[in-house]
Amino acid sequence: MSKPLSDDEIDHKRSTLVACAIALLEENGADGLTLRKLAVAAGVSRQTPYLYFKDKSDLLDAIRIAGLIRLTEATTAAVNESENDGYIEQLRVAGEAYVRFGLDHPTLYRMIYKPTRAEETVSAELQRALDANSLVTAAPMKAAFDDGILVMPPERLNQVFWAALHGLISLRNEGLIGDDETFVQTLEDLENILATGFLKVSDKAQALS
Amino acid sequence: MSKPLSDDEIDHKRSTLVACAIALLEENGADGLTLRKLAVAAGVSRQTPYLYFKDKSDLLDAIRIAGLIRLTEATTAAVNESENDGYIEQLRVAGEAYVRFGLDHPTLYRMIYKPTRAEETVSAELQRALDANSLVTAAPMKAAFDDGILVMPPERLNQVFWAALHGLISLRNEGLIGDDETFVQTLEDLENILATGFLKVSDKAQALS
DNA sequence: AAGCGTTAATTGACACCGTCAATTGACATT
DNA sequence: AATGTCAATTGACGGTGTCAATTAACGCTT
Repeated sequence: MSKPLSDDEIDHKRSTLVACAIALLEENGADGLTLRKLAVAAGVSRQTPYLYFKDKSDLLDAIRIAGLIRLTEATTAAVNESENDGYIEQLRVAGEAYVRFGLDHPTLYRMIYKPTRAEETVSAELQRALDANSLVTAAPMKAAFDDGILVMPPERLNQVFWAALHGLISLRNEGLIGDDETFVQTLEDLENILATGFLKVSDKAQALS
Repeated sequence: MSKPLSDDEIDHKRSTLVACAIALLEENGADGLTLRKLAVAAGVSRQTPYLYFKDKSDLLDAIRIAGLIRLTEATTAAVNESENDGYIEQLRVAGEAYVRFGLDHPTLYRMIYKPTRAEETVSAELQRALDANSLVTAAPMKAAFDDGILVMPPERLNQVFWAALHGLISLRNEGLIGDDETFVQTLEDLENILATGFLKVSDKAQALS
């Protein structure tokens, strides 16, 4: 090997390494991901990852983005399957897909929302991935808002939605919500509160039925 | 030094080390806390922390508990200052004190909710600290419930409350809620949704006014 | 076809980390 | 004064992230 790699080749090697790193991550936990282990798992030599990532933080940033994309794909797929349902049902489906992803991939989910460096600015690429993810729920919310049944602008509701689900997933993944029953109950309560909290009063009774 | 240490002495040295570790943590970030640095910061020698903590995980567990206690103290103090206000106002005050603590001590807050080992069981002492913390908001909620203005049992509302605030703080601390305005707005929306979502319908109009 | 330059990829070296093992040192008892 | 006990220190080891030096493979020039 001698000539400069094309951008496509670089992208391919980067994504291979990232996929390999995520596999290690989900298998051995966050502490199990080490640059050296990644190298042997990817069949390359110790320093090779440094050709494609500035340092470990840079690799972790790439993992965050890749994880977010997977998360977005999962929720998008779930929403698409229930496309002809109403707004509320779509949001419920999206939320449950989001939660399911968080619980099915606890280490990756944690990594997505873990900063690499304190007070670091969100990179443009990460911001794009975040925006794409937020779009999944923003779309039905915007439609609902245009129909005049939302009590607040959809972006605001989306933030609330996001924060609440993220908190629930996080607490659950850290083992701080003891039993399954409590978790399911809390998720349900959260959904109901969000649903009844943002709908115009005249629609609340109907939504609750 | 030669004779066995009393339990008090052990407790004192442990809490000194923990306090020192928290200081390091808040100063240098989570990665800045190392057993060796802790030793020099505490003026002891390298291996001394091992006399009081089984390993680093054990130290981090102690930090989590100490952090939780501080958090509980902060919210308790805030609530006590507004003792003669109504339930809703007390909960709002508690929530805002909780959020403030999370934002003022991002590294410590993160550490509190970070598991030391995957799928680890919550220790009895940590569980006690968690219970004590949850009691701060559980008390006014229970009073409200006994007065018949809650739509769900207080424990359930408390879980929802906790998850929502935790999610908001986490996202904010990871820099994922860009500007101050959005954050404040989301916090406000969250409070309103929680307030209007759990109150009995007949009380909603009043609470919203 | 042979040599060269460029650049991918590997290997060497270093400081730092968590932690086990062996050592040192101070006090209470005899 | 000698001894045993236990707090505390120091030595040593494997593992990690990362910088620096080295090796190897390919396209271009002559």
